[in-house]
Amino acid sequence: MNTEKELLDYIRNGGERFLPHVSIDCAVFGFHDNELKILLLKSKFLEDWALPGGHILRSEPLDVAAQRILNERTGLNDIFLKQFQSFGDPNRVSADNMNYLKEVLKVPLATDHWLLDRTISIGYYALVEFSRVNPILDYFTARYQWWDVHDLPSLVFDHALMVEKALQTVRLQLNYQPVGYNLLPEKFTMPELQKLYETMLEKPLDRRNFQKRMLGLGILERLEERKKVGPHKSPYYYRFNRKKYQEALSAGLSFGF
Amino acid sequence: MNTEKELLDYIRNGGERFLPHVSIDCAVFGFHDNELKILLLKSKFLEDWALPGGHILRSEPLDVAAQRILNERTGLNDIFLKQFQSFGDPNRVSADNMNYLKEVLKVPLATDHWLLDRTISIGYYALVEFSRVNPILDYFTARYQWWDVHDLPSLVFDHALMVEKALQTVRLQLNYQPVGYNLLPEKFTMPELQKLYETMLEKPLDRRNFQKRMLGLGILERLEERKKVGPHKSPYYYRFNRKKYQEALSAGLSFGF
DNA sequence: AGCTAATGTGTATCAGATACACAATAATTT
DNA sequence: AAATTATTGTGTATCTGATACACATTAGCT
Repeated sequence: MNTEKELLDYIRNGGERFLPHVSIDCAVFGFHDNELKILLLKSKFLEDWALPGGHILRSEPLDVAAQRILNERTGLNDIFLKQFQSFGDPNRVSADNMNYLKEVLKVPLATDHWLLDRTISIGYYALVEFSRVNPILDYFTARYQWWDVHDLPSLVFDHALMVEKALQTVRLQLNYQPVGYNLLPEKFTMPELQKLYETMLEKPLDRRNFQKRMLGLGILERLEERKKVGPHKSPYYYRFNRKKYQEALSAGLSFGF
Repeated sequence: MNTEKELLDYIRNGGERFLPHVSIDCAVFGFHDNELKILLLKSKFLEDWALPGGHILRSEPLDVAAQRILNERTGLNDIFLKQFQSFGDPNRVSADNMNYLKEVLKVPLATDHWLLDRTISIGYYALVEFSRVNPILDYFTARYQWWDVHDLPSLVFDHALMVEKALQTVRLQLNYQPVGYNLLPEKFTMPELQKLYETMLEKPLDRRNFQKRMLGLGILERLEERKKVGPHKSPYYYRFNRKKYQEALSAGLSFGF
């Protein structure tokens, strides 16, 4: 949807290519500056911020649709994505919220218009490496911004609820989901990994016990290289051993949190 | 849908009252004879067995719809129900699978018929007390039957996948969901509670340690009464202290499994 | 060269989980 | 009525994993 023409076509005829009554919204998490962040977009036509989302093609599987939607908006492939909940409050999208469509079209919409009917949204959460995301603007989107999950702007529809539930889900799954693997870059230091878990759990952890536990899982490799990061001893870089990580996960790994 | 007339009306005009493209299916779990069971129905018009399910009224919240659907079929109210996953494979319901509609209507269906279009199903699982379920037959349903989850018949559409995912979810949530509370009757013995957990976890547990752990949670009350159950010592009845249970759950209770 | 702030590492202790045994008892059999 | 059988009620010793905790090391700064 890079031009007004494409957007108009989407609004007018999207119901033929896309499945009506259902959509997908994605809570994209990243980790930066010791904060858990979420990627939100600001539409040209709405006051509030929104999760990136979209519709499902008529013959497209759900997970594929979620990947495609995020790929179109961030350029990322093979994103770690998990369905977490579907949202279907009959008033989750009010007619008022959809007024922007009139602005774009400049003509009234039929009351049975495919975008005005009740829509159930399937929530996905994504864990991405902060620095790899290069948001792609389209005709609908004014800008993207990462927001600290503790300090969010006003959100459209029920997207605040979605963020809350996505966060709950990620926190509950912290024990057996590869959170560190997906949120951190290839190389990272032990203090960085610890900060991530401290942020997620919202509590401080003992440095020595944390390291013992992580190394005890047998999924980390210490590199020769150290990160030069200030007037003090330099921490080693670590990386996940992909193979051992996969094995541990399928064997029922628990991080112990 | 107690008469052919109602069923025909549902097929022909249901799209006006119900939201198309979305449905709900419920995996109803019960516990009996030391087996985890699931409630399936056999339609008059299909060879395979199916999960009880239905459509969502145009302005009905999802959880309300799930309760209503189960209430219509089991007579139960206030069922413990949790959404666990949405299923949206584009081929999850093939055209062949819907042939039965022609049989009922005795006329061909329009290719854009609301029941023939792709439908995404929202999966719920329910935990119910086995003996309280009195399945209600309607014009569509030939009979209901409880099935051991380890020994299921052939299922329609993607319902086998739904059962598998529902089971996975219940097992993962065993630690912080009131499984015993919902699957067992008001009064139960410690051996019965233990059997339930052993069945869920698929492994034997030490009798003494199990009892210590359960009583240690502070949510059980021992009654004076004992269950007379054979040529040996009679076990005490226990029941959950509803208030303490709620408190413990919201305080982040973990059963330790 | 000395200072500062963070990292690398090991041990002692505690709590919770596990392993384990014997006395009590309800119904049945003798 | 006594003995038998199968199951329940209960307590302790041990082990494992989690937690608490301290000192030596070092990169960059002054």
